[in-house]
Amino acid sequence: MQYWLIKSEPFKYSWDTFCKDKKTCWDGVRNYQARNFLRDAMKSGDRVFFYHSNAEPSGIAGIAEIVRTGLPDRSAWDPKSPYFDPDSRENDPRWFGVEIRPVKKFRELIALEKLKSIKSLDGMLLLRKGQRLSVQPVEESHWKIILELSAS
DNA sequence: GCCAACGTTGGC
DNA sequence: GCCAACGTTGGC
Repeated sequence: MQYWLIKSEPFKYSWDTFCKDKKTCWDGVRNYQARNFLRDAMKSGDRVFFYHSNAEPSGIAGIAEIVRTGLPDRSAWDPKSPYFDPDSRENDPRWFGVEIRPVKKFRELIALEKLKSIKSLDGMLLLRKGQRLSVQPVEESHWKIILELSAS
């Protein structure tokens, strides 16, 4: 089992909306490194931190689970979608998504500022300067530390 | 709203 | 294949 973190701007798609939806297809990602994670590396059953970016405050809102993987990103084929990509073909999709469902809401959001203050999280991808990937792996040790934080 | 840090594009 | 220009992300 692998651990991940995905970023969402809450005014576009928030954790609470996600919980109401019960599940969602995580798509609209237009970065090749992130695409490769979505297409190749994520497995059903993997756990995911749901992170609010560009928010007040930014931070991790809860935990999701990957239900289905390797789904072609249909928004790339929709000319009206902001994620439309004319180079993605129906018989050769360029972009992919995964289906996720909410597993656990944190009692309170774990703010980015809080994460930064934890010495043992030094080196976590999320906290690296200039790091912008919207889909990223999380080391198991970091995952466990953050889980403990969420329970305290 | 600013801007640093990237990623992508396109001329050459 | 280089790299300048441009666009985007996302913290602040």
